[in-house]
Amino acid sequence: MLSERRLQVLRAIVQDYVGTEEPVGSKALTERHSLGVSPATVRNDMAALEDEGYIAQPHTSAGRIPTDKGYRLFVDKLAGVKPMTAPERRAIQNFLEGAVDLDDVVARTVRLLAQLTRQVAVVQYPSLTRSTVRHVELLSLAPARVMLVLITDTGRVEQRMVDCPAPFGDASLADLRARLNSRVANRRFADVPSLVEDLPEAFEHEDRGTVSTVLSTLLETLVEENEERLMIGGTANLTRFGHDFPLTIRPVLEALEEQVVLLKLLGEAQDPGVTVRIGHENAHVGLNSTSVVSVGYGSGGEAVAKLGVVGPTRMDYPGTMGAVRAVARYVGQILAES
Amino acid sequence: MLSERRLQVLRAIVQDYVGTEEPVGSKALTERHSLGVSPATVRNDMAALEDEGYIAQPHTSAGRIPTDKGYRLFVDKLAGVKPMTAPERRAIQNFLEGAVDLDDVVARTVRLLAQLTRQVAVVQYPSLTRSTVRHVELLSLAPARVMLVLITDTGRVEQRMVDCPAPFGDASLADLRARLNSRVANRRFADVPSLVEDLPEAFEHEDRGTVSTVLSTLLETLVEENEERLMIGGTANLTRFGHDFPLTIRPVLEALEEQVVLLKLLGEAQDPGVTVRIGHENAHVGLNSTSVVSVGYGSGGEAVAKLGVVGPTRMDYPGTMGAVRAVARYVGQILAES
DNA sequence: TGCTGGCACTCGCACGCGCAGAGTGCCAGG
DNA sequence: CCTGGCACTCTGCGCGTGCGAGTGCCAGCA
Repeated sequence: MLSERRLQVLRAIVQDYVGTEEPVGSKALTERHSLGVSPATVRNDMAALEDEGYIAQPHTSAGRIPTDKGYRLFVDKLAGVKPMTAPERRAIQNFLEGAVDLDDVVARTVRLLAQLTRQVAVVQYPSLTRSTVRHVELLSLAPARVMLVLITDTGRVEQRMVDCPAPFGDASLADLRARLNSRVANRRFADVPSLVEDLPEAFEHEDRGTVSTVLSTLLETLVEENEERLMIGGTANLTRFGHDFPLTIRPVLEALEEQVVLLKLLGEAQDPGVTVRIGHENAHVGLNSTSVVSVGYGSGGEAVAKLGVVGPTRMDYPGTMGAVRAVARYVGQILAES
Repeated sequence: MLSERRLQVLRAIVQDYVGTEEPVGSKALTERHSLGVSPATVRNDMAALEDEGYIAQPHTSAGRIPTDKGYRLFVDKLAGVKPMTAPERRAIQNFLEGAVDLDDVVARTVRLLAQLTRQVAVVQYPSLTRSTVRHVELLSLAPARVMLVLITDTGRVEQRMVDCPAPFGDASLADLRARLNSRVANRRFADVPSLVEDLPEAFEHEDRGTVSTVLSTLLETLVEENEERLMIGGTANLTRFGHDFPLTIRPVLEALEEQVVLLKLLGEAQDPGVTVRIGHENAHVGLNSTSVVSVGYGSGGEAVAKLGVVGPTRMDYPGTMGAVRAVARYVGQILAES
C-alpha cells in the first residue's frame, strides 16, 4: 500500500502533467506543490511509484509521466468530479433549450460537449430498444406498398417501406392501424412482439400475409440495433492531441468513423455514474492512447442512451467528468419535457 | 496564349506532383514523360509558365509546383473526367443497393465516396425545398398537442411538435389531415403555401386558431433551410494531407463541422456537371488549401441535393471527378427506385 | 527508520557547421 | 528555336558539441 504522501505525489504529477504536457521532475514538483519535503524525498517516492507501475519516464533522465494505471488510481481515489459552476450550468441549460426537435437536441449536445471539454464529443441517439412506442402510422403509397412510421416517446421517428404480398385496401389498413396502436401505444419495445403475435388472426385470410409482413417489418425496426445512430463533433480538437501527430490522430479518426466501435465503447459503460476508460482499457487498439468518459442519460429515471467524450489519456479528468455529467443531466431534462 | 508544348509541360507537372507530392524539376520531367525536348527547353517553358502564374517554386532552386491557377487550367483544358471501370461501377451499384432506408443510403454513399477517392466525403440529404410532399400525418398526443409528420418523395421524414392554442378533437384532426393531404400530396414544396392558404376557413371558428398553428408549423418545416442536413465521412483521410499537419488539418476539420459552411460550399456548385473549386476559389479561408469536387444528384432529371469530396488541391482531379460523378448517378438511381 | 543535501552521471535536444544533391538561369552554339 | 554546358543557389541531412534538466546514490542527521 502506498503511503499518503506518495499518493499526493502521484496526484501532483498527474495534475502538472495534464497542465504542462511535459514530463514532470522532482524539483518542479516541490516548487509547484507544497508537499513539505525536499526533491530528494520526492525522488525516492517517484522511484517507488515507478516500481509499482503508476508512472514511467519516457527516457532515462527525463521527468515522469503517469501510466494508464496511474491515471486509473488518480480517477478512482485521488480526484473527485468537479461540478460545473452555476453560470456554466445556466449556459448549458439555455443552449439546450433552444432545440427545435430531436435531431437538434442531439446536435446541440454534441457541440456543447465538444466546447466544454475541448475534446471529441459522442452522443448516441436515444435508443429504440429501451423506449416506448408513442405511435405507429401506416400510409398507403401504392396498392401493395405501405410506409410504416414509428414514433417513440423520445421523439424519434423511424420509417420503413413495406412491399405487401397482396394489395391491401384502405379500410384494412385503417383497421390494422387502429388495432396496432391500441395494443402497442405506450408499451415498451421489448413487450411489443408478444402483444402483436396473434394480430394476423383478426384479419381476413387474404390480408393475413400483408399483416404479417407489416408486423415483421415493425419488429425488425424495433430490434435493429445497428440503427442506433450517433453523432460526433469537435474532431478539430484532436489537433491539440500531441506533437507526434499523424500517428496518434489517424487511428482515432478511423475509430470514430466506425459507428460500431463507438457504440460498443459507449455500451460498455454500465455504471449508473460516469464511466472512465483509460488508454489500454479500451478494447479498440486505435483508442489505446485515448480515454473515454461516458455516462448514460435519459428522460426519466432510466437511461435511454449514452453520451461521452474521447480525449487524450492526458486529460483533465475531474473537469471532463463534471461536464459530461452535467450535460447528460440537462439533456435528460430536455427530453423529459418534450 | 501558351503553346501546345507548354500546356503539355504543365500537364506533366501536375500529374507528377500529384503522384509524388514533391516539387518536380526539369530533368525528372523529361525522364518520365516523352516530351521530345531537352531539360533546358523545359526550363524555358517552366519559366514562362511561372511568369504566367501557373506554377511556382516553393523556394529558389527547387522544383515547381502547380498554383491554384495551374490546377484550374489543368482541370478546364488539359484533363477530362476519368470514367470508372465496369467492375468499379458494379461495385458501387451493389454497395448502394444494400441500403434499407434513406439514412442508410446517405451513410453508404458517404463511405463509398470516401473509399473511392480516399478523401473526405460530404453528402447532403435530399433537399426538402426541391422535393414533393408524399404525405402529411397528424397525430394527437394530448388534447392540445399534435405531432406533425411530413414525408417526402425522397423518403425523408420530418417531425414537429405543435402546441395548439385550444384543444382539438380527433374528428377535426382527421378532417384536417384528409383535407391537407388531398391538397398537398404530390405537390412541390414551393406550391404548398398557396394551396393551404384558405384552409382555416373551412373549419369551425373555434378550431381555426389551431389549424393556423399547424399550417404555419408545416410551412416553417418546408422552408427551414438550416435543416438541410448532411453527412460527412472519411476524415481519417485528412492524415494523408501533408507533412505540415496541424496547421493544414485543423481549419479543415473546423470547416467540416460548420454545416453552414459546407452547405454553402455545395450550394455554390450550380453547373449541371461536376463542379471543381480549387484552393482560394473557396470562400471559406479554412478551405483555401483544399479543393472541393461536387455535383448535384437527384431521383429524376432534377437535382435534389449535392454531394462531393474535399481534398488537398494536389489531388487526382480526373479520377476524383469520375468517382463523384459515378456515385451521384447511382445514388440518383437508387432514390428513384425507392 | 526516514528525510535531506550534495554530487556525479546520463541523456535528450538545440545549435552550428559543412557537404552533397537537385535544380535553376543564362549563355553561346547549332 | 532548341540544346549542352556551366556557375550559382538553396535545402536537407549528418555530425559533433555543449547545455541543462533530471536522476540515483550516498553519507549525515533527527
